[in-house]
Amino acid sequence: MVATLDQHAAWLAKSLGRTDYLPMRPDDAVALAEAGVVLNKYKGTHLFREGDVADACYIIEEGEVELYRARGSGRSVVSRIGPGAVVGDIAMFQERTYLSSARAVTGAIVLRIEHDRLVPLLLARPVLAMRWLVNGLSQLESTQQRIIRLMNRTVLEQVAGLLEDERDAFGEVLLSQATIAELLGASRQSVNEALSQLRSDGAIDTGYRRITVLDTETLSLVAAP
Amino acid sequence: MVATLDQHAAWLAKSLGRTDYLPMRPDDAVALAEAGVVLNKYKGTHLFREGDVADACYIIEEGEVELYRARGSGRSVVSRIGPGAVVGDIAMFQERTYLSSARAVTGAIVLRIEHDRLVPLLLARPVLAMRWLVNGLSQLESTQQRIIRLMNRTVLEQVAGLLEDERDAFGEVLLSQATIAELLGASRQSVNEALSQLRSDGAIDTGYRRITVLDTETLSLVAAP
DNA sequence: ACTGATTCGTCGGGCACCCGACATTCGGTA
DNA sequence: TACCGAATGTCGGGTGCCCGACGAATCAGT
Repeated sequence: MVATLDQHAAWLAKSLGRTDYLPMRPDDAVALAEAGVVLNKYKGTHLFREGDVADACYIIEEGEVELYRARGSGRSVVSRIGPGAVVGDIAMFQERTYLSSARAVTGAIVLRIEHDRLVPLLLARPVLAMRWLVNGLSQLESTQQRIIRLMNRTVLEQVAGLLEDERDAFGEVLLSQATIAELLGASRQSVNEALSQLRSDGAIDTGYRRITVLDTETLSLVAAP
Repeated sequence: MVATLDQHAAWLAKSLGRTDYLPMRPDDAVALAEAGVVLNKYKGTHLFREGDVADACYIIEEGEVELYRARGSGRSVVSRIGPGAVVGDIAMFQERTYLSSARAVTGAIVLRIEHDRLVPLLLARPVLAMRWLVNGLSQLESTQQRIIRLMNRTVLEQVAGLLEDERDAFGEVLLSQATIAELLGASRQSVNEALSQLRSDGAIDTGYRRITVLDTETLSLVAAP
């Protein structure tokens, strides 16, 4: 499926930092879409790597992207983002190098925009700048949420909280236990134990790379003691 | 000391999301300073509380402000911010309620700007919007840094990392051990033990509400294993 | 249906950390 | 100087979690 420029523009208008008091005019959206290049990133490929010169940023249109930093032998997952999120803009605006790597964990469609095209555009079109701002602040908010989820909490509580946030419309979370462990900074075994606990409480059902939320009530009770 | 409007404006031009390619014109700075009200918050008083309707945001000019969320009987410190940082803007732009409380931990001078004054201003002056954006993203970056510091690390490593970041020009960190423990989400006793360890390694010297960094080398070695 | 790779489930040992308690030291204040 | 609240230093008990290991279950490709 090949999307036209207009389709990308429409998607941007609807998704990027959407707020009721900041309507994006069609020409704003088109200008933004024109400033970037649509890339199709295959599973496992990198958008950029830690230490690269940050000359561009990326808007995720489809798929999941993982932001992580190398640490000794392993790595720490900073965040996992989906459609509508922007990555790499921090380092880009500050004209430094990326301080974490971004990797597509599924196949992904992204819009790559270079610094020298974006900055004049945002300066010329205030609505775009504001939308970008609101979008960035949303990410800040979810990152702060994550800190709260990490601090002073047992793995059981963290897992319950994560399931609340990540469940889709059908109550399913399609992540492996190892991935969940990485997101929480816990060990796979501990996550497994927590899931067993929740399963025996009747709050969830587990399967291969799949967790189904059955009882939201119980789950949120465990998550926020 | 009473600062004039111009002084506040000059301070804003110099501090808020400073980047070389986004020079703030004097009239931009003055317009921003005029849009807000300078408040003198005494130690321990609140800028806003969790759940309040977010009709304004605050720029810190002087002092330290703590962002925290109530949790059961205690509280989790989301972040601790100083001059140049903006608080409350996330909730304000999204027209929701604040999701954490902000409290001045020292005496503080802040600039309060209301939503209805700020939004038109940012739309009219793109440079301000961009500066605001860069500033917000800086906070996002430091929050992500904090996640990395929290995950997969022993208290000793976390303490060493925090001392690296928080030390002033003289190598001193003026925080009580209880405060450090709160920032890291650890217990006071564990922080104390970690400090004792670093002291016997000759990396630091400790005193009453004061830690002096002696050996940066050793410290960073402990912080990043 | 066979096979290799991935994921899940579970066990025991070890330890870093939390918690409660208490003595000691420091700093501001009368 | 004497006092009192706050901060520091230290101790043991209990435990949540990490780590290594291994078998069973599941999925994808031939």
